[in-house]
Amino acid sequence: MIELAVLGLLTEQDLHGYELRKRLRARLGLFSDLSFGSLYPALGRLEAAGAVTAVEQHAHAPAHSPAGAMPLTGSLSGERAAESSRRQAPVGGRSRRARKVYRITDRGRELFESLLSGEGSGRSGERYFDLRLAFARHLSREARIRLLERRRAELVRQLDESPAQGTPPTGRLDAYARSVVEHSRQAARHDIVWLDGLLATERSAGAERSAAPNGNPAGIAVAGTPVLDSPSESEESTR
Amino acid sequence: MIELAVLGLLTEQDLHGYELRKRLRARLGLFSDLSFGSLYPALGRLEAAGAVTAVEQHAHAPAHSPAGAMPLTGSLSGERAAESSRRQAPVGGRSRRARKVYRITDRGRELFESLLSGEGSGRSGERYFDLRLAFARHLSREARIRLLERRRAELVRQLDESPAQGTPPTGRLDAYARSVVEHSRQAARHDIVWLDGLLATERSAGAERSAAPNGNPAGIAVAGTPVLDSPSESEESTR
DNA sequence: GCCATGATATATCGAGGTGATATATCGATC
DNA sequence: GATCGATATATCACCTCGATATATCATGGC
Repeated sequence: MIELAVLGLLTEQDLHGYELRKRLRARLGLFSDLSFGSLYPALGRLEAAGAVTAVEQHAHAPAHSPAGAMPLTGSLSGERAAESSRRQAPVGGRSRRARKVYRITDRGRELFESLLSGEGSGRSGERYFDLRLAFARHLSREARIRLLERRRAELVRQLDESPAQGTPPTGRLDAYARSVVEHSRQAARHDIVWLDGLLATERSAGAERSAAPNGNPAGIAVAGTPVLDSPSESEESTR
Repeated sequence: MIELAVLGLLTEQDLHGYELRKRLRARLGLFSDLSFGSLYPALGRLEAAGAVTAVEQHAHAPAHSPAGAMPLTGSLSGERAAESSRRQAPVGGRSRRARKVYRITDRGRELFESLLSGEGSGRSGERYFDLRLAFARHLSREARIRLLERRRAELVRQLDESPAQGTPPTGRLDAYARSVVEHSRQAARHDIVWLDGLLATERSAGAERSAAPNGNPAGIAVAGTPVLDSPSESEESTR
């Protein structure tokens, strides 16, 4: 599913591998190690599939589109370095380690759409959900709501299947194991509250002005002010 | 690191593959898919390394130790099934699909200890931490405290590296991506509070009675009553 | 009776992710 | 002027996952 992340970033701007990694890190928060050992092979697969095309980016490439559209290094110092290297470019050689800049194709955009919605055959799980949500602005509001509700249902299901403290299998665990289980349940409850906030925002935005084009719907809950849900036991929790 | 989980469970009781999976599920909460595709190869590796030995468990094995010590199926119906199949056992054949029951060896116990403490060369990350904590009763209090503090330091480091909302890279993200980042930061803060609770319990237990043998130290915080930390910005957060 | 379903149980395979490592270029720092 | 750290691409061995195949038995519907 690294493909989804790569395509999502390339939808917005041409980028090279190293930069893709940094952007993804910024976009996904603490998650997202994204080792090069998976990134470069993924780029290779996408290129082979015709979803992206590589544009060797080395010296003597002066006539580029106005600032902002060109592939940046992201860090200013890094970009300055590339700039200076571009000055004294030898003919065929690369003055700096050549950066392979990738651009998404139409086929890539199709693939992105289908991976993003995750409907049908897509994988689920927290990683995949976070990734999809991070690019959710490329989805229709209806698809976003379905995405959020699918994740919510999954969390509720896991909570119901997981034994609350007291039931036979959990009762036999020692305090450390119980703490791990209970903490994971707590985290799931927090996630549900978070999702409910996002869902409420989506729905109120949809009720207000259903004719809003495709722009960023006004006020998505960002921090999600983690209101703890009621201390009632999780059984039949909002199912 | 499935090895750690397998060895930890086998430390407590002889078990077969299918049962290992179920126990681990109960012990680790929502995490822990643990597919057979990784479990059985792991058992094979451990057997090859001499960390566990397999005892074919099929028919005509009547003289086993008193109830409770024998490897259970876990589900009563399953055990009853095995029982009934054991009655009419053909000579060399297996009346039921033979269960390979594994037992940990001395070498396995050594390996378990070194994997559990995770000191030196052990991997980190949330999965590994949860796994280690779930078996933390096999560690000394000092090792437990080091484990908790290593995890805490890792979370603090990630929070400090991750951009708070407002700083340049985050400011350019749309509301959905910001929400994902902020939610992951929130989760990390909750984890730190949880860890602080566990650390406080360890330390107070250590102060009260430092001569407690190896039994379960009195009252480990189980649910961790998720007190939100102050809304102050994360910069220099409790580091 | 008998057949479908589902739980128990082990095993293997392809696809793909991770962490480590190698290689190369350049600025900075001392 | 040498090392260090950031930039940048690439590959490797090992492992994990999800799917699938196989086999046994209980249960329950018809």
